[in-house]
Amino acid sequence: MNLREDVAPAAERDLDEAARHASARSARAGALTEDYVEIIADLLESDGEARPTDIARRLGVAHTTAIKTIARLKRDGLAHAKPYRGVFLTEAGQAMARRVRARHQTVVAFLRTIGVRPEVAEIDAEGIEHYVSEETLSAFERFIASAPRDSD
Amino acid sequence: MNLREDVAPAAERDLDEAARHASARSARAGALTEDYVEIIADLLESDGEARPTDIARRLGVAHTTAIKTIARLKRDGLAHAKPYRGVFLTEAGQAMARRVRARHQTVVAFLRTIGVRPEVAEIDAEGIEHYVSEETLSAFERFIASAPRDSD
DNA sequence: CCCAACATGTAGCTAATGCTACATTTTGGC
DNA sequence: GCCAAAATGTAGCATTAGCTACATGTTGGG
Ligand SMILES: [Mn+2]
Ligand SMILES: [Mn+2]
Ligand SMILES: [Mn+2]
Ligand SMILES: [Mn+2]
Repeated sequence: MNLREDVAPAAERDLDEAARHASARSARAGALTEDYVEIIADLLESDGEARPTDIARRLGVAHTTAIKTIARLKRDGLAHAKPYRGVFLTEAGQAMARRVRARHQTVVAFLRTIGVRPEVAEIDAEGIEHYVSEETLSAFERFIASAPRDSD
Repeated sequence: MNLREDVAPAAERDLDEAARHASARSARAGALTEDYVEIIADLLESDGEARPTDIARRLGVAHTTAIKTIARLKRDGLAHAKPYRGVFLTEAGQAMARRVRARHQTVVAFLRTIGVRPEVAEIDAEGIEHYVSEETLSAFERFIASAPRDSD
């Protein structure tokens, strides 16, 4: 019988952990894109247009930073824009926006449900949202549905 | 009376949202540092040493990437190392490791408590952990404590 | 209708985080 | 004790994401 108490051999454990970190790296890379798409959708809905300056102000970055990122969104088929004309979302961009906005709402609602104050829930959700899998999101939704409502 | 239904003026809402995104950006910048420190602490505990190659394998990156990041940890007073001798944590590094490891455990335990499968909980926690405020972490701990235990 | 304010865009810098290619150092098996 | 494999390190490249400085385009108030 084996003297070592390991359930999985060390090499396999390393591979698993590497895969987890790779997954987190990938999510981190997509986080900014998701925030831009979400903000553009919000602006288009509330103002009818999404100007680079407004996007930059919402994010708290210089307008040049926003312009450069918007160029990447265009390159990746998520947005389009004519010079001096504001930014619009492609079909793919709109699909991402719907998904990202719903997830954002769910994460905020969930944090509030477990007793986090609204302002703090908004802050934490802005980061957490990008790392929540479908399975975890479902667990959040299940929990919200089963919890007693505030309004009662 | 005001025809507009806004509770907060638009400018103020923009400032709030910008602050939330700034907070998330700041957390994102620290995430990699936290993972390195956590992994180094794990290796020191299990193997008695933390070699750059082992750190790189755990993260799933090239060893040169790890070496460059370790240089940053040293620059920032979190680690020290002699050439060809492996990496060690300073007092500050050890303090960060304790905090980060405890938080990681809490996030995983919390996700499992709400019904996320263990493997998925580990994956999601690897990202989520870096964006959880003290207040949210407390809410997680409260919930874990109040939930029925598996082992019963 | 013009011009000043504002929005937009370009150029170029820095830092972080990844990579590959290559060089050097250490170390363990024979 | 040698030497080949493994570990470590250096150099240099790319991309992302931030910045400032400056240039150009648009537009509305007087
Ligand atoms: Mn976000
Ligand atoms: Mn969001
Ligand atoms: Mn992590
Ligand atoms: Mn972790």
